[in-house]
Amino acid sequence: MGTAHHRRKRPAEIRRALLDNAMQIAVDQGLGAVTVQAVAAASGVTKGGLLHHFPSKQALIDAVFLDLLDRFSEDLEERMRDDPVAPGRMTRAYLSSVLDLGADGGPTAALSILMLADAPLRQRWADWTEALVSRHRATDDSVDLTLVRLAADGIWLSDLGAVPVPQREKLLARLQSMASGTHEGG
Amino acid sequence: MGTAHHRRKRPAEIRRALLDNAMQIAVDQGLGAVTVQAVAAASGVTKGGLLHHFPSKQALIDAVFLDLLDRFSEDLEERMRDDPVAPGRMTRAYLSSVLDLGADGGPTAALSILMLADAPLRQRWADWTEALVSRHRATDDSVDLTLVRLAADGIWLSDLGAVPVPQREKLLARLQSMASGTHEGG
DNA sequence: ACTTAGAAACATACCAGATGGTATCTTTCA
DNA sequence: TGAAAGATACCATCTGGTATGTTTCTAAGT
Repeated sequence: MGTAHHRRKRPAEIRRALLDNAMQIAVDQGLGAVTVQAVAAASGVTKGGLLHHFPSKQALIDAVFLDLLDRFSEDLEERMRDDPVAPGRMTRAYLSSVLDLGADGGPTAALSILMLADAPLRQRWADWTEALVSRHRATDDSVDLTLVRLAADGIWLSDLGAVPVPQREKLLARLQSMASGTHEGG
Repeated sequence: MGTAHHRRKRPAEIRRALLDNAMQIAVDQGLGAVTVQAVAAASGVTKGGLLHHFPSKQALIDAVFLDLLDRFSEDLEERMRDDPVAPGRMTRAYLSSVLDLGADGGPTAALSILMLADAPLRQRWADWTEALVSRHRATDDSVDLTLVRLAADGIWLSDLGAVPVPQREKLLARLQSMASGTHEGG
């Protein structure tokens, strides 16, 4: 009869596990190591089980990054809700959110870079970014604020490679003051 | 007898073609599409021929990125030689060099991101970067200059995804003036 | 409350194709 | 003539995907 599965079925948790483990494997061993087999095994499920939740490997990958983008979006909007000042609000949220992204040893950051390595996924990211700045054009369109966001991306990149940023604290203070309009604008 | 090869042998050019085509394939179709077969075929050579130049696929990949880093290094140093002003020299070279990287439609940029997606390769990049800032600590260590370099990375990232940078011209002017010390320092 | 059909959630078995790599042969160069 | 350059043939392994089985949940019907 074979050692069929006797585990209780919890599809939601399995699905979450599949996404999380795919993410973890991608971070640890690169996107090439993300095979259907490996992800399924890491999640305590067989290939058939995975293919039930995601019709193809590509669907899995897409879901992972969609999930990632969603999480980041929620984090961003949560920070924006906590900020009463309108001008530069998105930029401040973006700055702190991106900094936190690289802070935890960088699993999320490392994953994001994998997203940028794939052309279609990169397009999704580009669309998302453009929509973001477009949506907040009224409050976050100054040169100063754009500069802050670009620098935040740069720091994120440095954190990704564990490259130390010289005078990090001073730099962050500067960015925060620029995003708060404390600095004279351009 | 088979249709054996009657082409003249030019190992150096073949080697170059292998590197270039591997790069091109990676840019166009992602790193996953870089197979020994594909690269060899694109270079008018069989697998055996490729494996002669590079003992393994990983060796090929490594060589591609080493080559990329070398080119960038040379470009950087060339720009630095053309700059008579010592303070901020590296940062100015870095800024213009990085901008040019994304300017040509971004093949080089797209390739670089693939480098960052692989952990060991990412380490090489990190080492290279750290060595660079360390070497020019005497002339490029201010908060302003670091900020310029980080923003340059951010622009590079935006260019990679073809995300438009708002008020790009103004922003670039600002960065250049910051890197030239025309701006009051922090 | 008990049954029961059917869908959902998995497992098992299998496959056609691609992949990296090896072994070996042939041609060209120095 | 020996070494480099490249071709050809071959293989063990792994890949994503399909087909189909088995178990568990769910909800209607009574």
